[in-house]
Amino acid sequence: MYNFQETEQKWQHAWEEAKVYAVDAARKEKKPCLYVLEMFPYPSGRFHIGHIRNYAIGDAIARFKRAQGYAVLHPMGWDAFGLPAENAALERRVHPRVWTYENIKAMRTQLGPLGFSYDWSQEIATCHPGYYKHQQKLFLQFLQKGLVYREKATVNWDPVDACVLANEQVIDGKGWRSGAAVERRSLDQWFFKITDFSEALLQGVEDALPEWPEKVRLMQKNWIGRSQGLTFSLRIAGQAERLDLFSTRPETIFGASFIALAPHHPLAEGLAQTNAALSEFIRSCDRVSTAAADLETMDKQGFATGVCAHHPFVEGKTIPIYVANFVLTTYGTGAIFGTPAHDERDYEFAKKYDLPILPVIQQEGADAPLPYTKKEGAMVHSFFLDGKTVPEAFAYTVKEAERLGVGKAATFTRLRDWGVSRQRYWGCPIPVIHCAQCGVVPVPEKDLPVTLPEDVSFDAPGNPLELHPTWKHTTCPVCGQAATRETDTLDTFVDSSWYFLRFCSPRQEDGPFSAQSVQQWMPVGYYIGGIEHAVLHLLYARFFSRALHACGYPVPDEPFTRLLTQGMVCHPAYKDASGTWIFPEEVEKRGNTYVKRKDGAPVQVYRSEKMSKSKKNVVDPDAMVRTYGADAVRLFILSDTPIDRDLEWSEKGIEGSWRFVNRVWRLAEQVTSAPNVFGKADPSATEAFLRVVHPILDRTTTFYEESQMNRAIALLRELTTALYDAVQAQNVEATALQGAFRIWAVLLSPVLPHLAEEIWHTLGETTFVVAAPWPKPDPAYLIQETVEMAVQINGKTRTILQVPQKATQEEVLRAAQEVQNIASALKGKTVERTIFVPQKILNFVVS
RNA sequence: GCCCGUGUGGCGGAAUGGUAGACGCAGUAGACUUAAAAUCUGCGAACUGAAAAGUUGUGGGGGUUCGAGUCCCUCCACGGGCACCA
Repeated sequence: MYNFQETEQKWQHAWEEAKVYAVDAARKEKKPCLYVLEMFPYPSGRFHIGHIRNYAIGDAIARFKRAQGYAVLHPMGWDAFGLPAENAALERRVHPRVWTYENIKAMRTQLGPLGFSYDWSQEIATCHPGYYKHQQKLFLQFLQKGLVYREKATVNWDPVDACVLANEQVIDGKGWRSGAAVERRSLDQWFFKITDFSEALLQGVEDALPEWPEKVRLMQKNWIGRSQGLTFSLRIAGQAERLDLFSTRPETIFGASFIALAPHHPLAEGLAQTNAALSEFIRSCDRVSTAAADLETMDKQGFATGVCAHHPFVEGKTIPIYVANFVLTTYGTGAIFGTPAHDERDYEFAKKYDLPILPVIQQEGADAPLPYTKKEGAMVHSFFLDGKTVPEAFAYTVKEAERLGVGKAATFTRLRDWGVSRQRYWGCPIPVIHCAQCGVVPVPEKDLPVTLPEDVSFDAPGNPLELHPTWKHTTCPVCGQAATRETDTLDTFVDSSWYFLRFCSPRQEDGPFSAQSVQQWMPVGYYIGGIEHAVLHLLYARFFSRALHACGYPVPDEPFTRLLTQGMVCHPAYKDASGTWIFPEEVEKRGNTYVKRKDGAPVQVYRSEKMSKSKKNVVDPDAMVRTYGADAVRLFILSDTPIDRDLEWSEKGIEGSWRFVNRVWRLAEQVTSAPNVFGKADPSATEAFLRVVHPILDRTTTFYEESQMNRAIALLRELTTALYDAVQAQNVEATALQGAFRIWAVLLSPVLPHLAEEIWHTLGETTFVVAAPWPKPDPAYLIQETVEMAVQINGKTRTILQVPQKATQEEVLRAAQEVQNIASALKGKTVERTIFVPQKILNFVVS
């Protein structure tokens, strides 16, 4: 049996010794440059299979591209700031820094036996001052450019623990530790002006990212969410001010039966000053988390203010104003009008508060049930709009509103500015100082980095930086008076918005990255990571590139040319009789039931889902590598499931991969141990053999090129079988067979790098297979002489004919009519026409 | 609730609108073996049939087309994201 430990270790050492992945060396050879990057991990302590999948994909691509002659930058690093380190500090009384660096060390060790082709000299960690000092400088440059500002924003506030909660820490509206009902609280926060780039980001998604998955582009587009509409400006009965309402359906204004304000709309807050009940209602709206999903699924509630606004077009008509918990302050003008007949939410609201429901769009033919939300039909009950189509009515409403001065065409985006303030310890300090005299003062460059204090306590609730006895106290760099440091740290998404630039020149001291290396490597050719990052991380990174560009850095607008999004790794979950989750390795299948390996007690099986610690449906990558080797694990991960789909982890599957690895090894053994396998040459057998090998080479190359690893691997299995057959038949010319073995080794190398290396050297090569050029198919062997054609009657396949590749319609027709069941099926029928697609089908259309 | 996906044999999956099920897993029969494992060879959608062959089949329903897994409409189920998890 194949001794994978020995082979894999041998080549891992050899690669390391020869520094085969050293990027600087490759770069010096003046090869074309390519940047292959997997989303860098959070150092949680252990890798799970999902990470390994991510890296196996990236590594196969990196190796394939190296063989194609590229200098490949393939780095690894750590997204090292974040909440879990603080949780560890709370739970285990370990310093976040110590915990993080220990995790990094453990995880780096974990990767060793997998043999990934990283150049570890490029490693970075975002929690290192050498990284975040540059980030602080970038923050200050953004500030100077006007891309950063400070404003009030709502956060989840835990009144018992006196701290801000992440959405994740809010469970059913309660703080995860204290269990206290969460409140919304308004705090001064730092923002990045991502909305300055809404238009550019949208344009980029539409025009500049042809190699991104369509679904991700669509998600980004919807996230930016540009919508065109009209802002009505209405007179409020008995008040001097006007009320602005944004709507994307202004043509439905004649069906409006209420106006709804966001709870913190200035008008609502103004009215609340003299209305205790309203004030209480607004407070009650604050007792929800800030998560959009919570806001939109909560019970829709409104409060009638008793105030009305004048209809923009109908003299003397007024519309009642409500304050409603589902209206967002952050979108449009924070105030809407509701047309219950044509909007689901408005309909629900009108039913609840007994408001009129007046249809203003008449659907042709049958009466559609209300609410009718489509834009087809003619306007009714709408004065000057009557009879118009919806799009016509939209345009006319805008025109009329502008003519009468009651409204203006407007475009809003759903995208909001990016709030980057976090009231936490384990993050990059925001390098500003608050001075009573001078206001917000940037920390001078010579004083960067602002580092985190080491002696920090997590005993008291709240932000440890805020509570630290001395850290925040400093003097104002401008006036020299006593002043305080900003105690907020930056969102970790900021760290991950430019790390790919730092990777280009990770040891650069003056400046975040060198212009030369960025020009050489950027944009990232292949960016590979989980689909869960389809919106936020990728949008922030795209924003950051543009912001850096605006600050004068030579950074491309679009940082990632090609994006590959991988699905999750899933496994069934198991519970024992006592109702606790148990690990898959504790479970055994006996017959048709699942039992505990230890005592045979029955086990409840749950549907396969994303691996998670809480359900214990996880598989330890280390154990898998120990049992089957890195090559088999990689093969299994890549072999069946396309990379963008969820992967079902199965014990049987990995065993199957292990068997294939052995099959490959046995064939390699035969190549050396029995030189006489290259027996008497038979020219026609040799030719037939090459007509199998070269098309496989051609198609495999295409599949690798398209990152369809599962299909490439299916062909590798076919090639392996073809080689076995040739060796057994002993009739293929020696040089042809030798050549095929070389092709085989190189084709295997992106997936089974260790074994491929072994085969390569077995074949007498002295260089590394990772440096071998990718073979090219010989076109002479790609042409098929005969093809199979389907003969159909009315589109149903009746027989399959073997015909010459260039067969004409007449020839195929004649051949087809000689086939018995075709002839009998056509007997007594008239052929109305025949459809002939060369090399594909012949279809008789009969009546 | 909103946005985006996914759905094909017992299972993972393959299929530029043109032979549905490549390749593999599990199964099964045979070879080798004292035996088992490993390995090798064969068979495999369902139904009818001795066979030839036929009928039905890509989540459900409808449509476009000579021809639909693929395109359109609609419904269902499951998954991801929703701005402080990373």
